[in-house]
Amino acid sequence: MRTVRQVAKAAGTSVRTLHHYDAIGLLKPGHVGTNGYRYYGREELLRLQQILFFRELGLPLAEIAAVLDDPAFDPLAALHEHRAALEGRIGHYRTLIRTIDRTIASLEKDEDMNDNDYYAGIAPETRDRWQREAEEFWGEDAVAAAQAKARTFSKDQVAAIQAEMEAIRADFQRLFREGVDPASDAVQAVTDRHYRWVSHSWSPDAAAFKGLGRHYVENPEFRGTYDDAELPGCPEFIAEAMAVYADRSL
Amino acid sequence: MRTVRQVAKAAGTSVRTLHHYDAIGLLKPGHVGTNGYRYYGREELLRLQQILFFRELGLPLAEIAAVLDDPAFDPLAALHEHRAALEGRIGHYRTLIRTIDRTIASLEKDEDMNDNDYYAGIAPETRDRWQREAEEFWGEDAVAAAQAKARTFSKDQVAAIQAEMEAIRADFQRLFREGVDPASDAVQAVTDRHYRWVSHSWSPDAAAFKGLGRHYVENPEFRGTYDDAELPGCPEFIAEAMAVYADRSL
DNA sequence: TATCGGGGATGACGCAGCGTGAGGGTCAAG
DNA sequence: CTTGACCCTCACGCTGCGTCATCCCCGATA
Repeated sequence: MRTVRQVAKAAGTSVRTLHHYDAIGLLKPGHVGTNGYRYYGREELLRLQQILFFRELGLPLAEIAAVLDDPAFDPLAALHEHRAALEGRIGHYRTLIRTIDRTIASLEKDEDMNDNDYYAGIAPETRDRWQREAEEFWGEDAVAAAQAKARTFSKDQVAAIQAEMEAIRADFQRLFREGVDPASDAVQAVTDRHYRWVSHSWSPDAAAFKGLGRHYVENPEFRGTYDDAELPGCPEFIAEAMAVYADRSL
Repeated sequence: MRTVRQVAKAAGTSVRTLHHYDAIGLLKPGHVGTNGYRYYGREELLRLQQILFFRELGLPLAEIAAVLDDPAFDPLAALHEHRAALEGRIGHYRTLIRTIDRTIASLEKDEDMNDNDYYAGIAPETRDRWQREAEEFWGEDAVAAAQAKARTFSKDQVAAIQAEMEAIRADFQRLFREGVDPASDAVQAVTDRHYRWVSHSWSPDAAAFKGLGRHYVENPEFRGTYDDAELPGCPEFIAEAMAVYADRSL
């Protein structure tokens, strides 16, 4: 017989949540003292675990109640249904993302086509430092050539290129989160897309591509782009994938 | 100078929404008559369009107000940020889906391991028809062998296999939506995963793999799985990718 | 001009899932 | 008995409107 606070702490939730679940009838205490205190037993704790689990999956509380209370309810079917709903939401967000990309493209169309377009949303001083570092790293001529080539792209093309880079980054991060081997086919496929992306303005050989990977690891700006504060080690992951790619294909 | 209803109809929203936007100061009418009537002009209509656009992207109204009212606000940065947030939610849903898949697997562990596990969530009669069709298509022996092989998998393995198929399907659909060439490396990489998935119970040669692709196109059940009502042509896309793969690699 | 139908306006509750006080009993220890 | 540490019950807040309920207003017709 545990009190609200003990149960809340044990289950990693809040007292208020227990009050709420009691109020909506989702989880009632096993006993209520004459003083009105709520006391929970083993059985209630188990039920709470299940509730919290389903909640983590994103099921609304009403459905959780249905799943747990209706003995005829098929939890498998509920999970499959919920899974489908999640897939649907993912699709929806994908659509939104594509619309956003197009919007970004059209917004940029309103501005003059200059070097800044290629670094939209990036502070000028940061951009300049990147450029200086890039020049030190690969030599002035290569960078100048890249910029000259970039200037020949239309605004739509630039938008598409930026969108592609965003997609590549998202894929890298996803695969990294999933713990996939950098040498695996899936990661190497993304790395291939990345190589072709780089090729928009540059055709690195194996050594240069590996160098770019190291640059992602060593340069704080690039780290920030990929690392995202939540994915420590992601730049190293990408660099490793690039190294493997360079050895195999370049 | 249009009234609420006219504006609402023109913009495809509701009168209540206009009231709400007025109440929170997001969109105020250009003029308010002495009788309290709200009248909107061209300028307000334009602003409403922008509001509705950003809203469709999923931005909270408070942020929309910030974007539209703060002249120093960078809409590009806001869009990029929102895009990242959407990516994050997609990742979150992906995690949920994987957890659901594992849960489904463990739920099934409580049941007897029989053929049904391999077709969890699919109506028995549908499953039986699939089996008959499969037997006609590839011959009874091949199907029986596949089922015998399937029965040797542990429940966890079955769950993993199902999860992998879901992932493959999602990737195919995504690439199809993105309009990628079926012969491209990205699509072929997924097709390779698909081939290895099929190999769990079967090792088709080039002709058989192409036949499987055609089956996806011609069989209504399989169409439903991939087509999703929103992606007409997706089965053909997959079949084409499989044909290319078969010619190149099998 | 009285009337009627189609708007228009202003509250205000509802929904999901609690967070966050406010205001006030209760319990165990010193 | 006092003191903290807990417990309880309201009840508002947040998001973005949908949905009444109640009442006012305008143009057209009889």
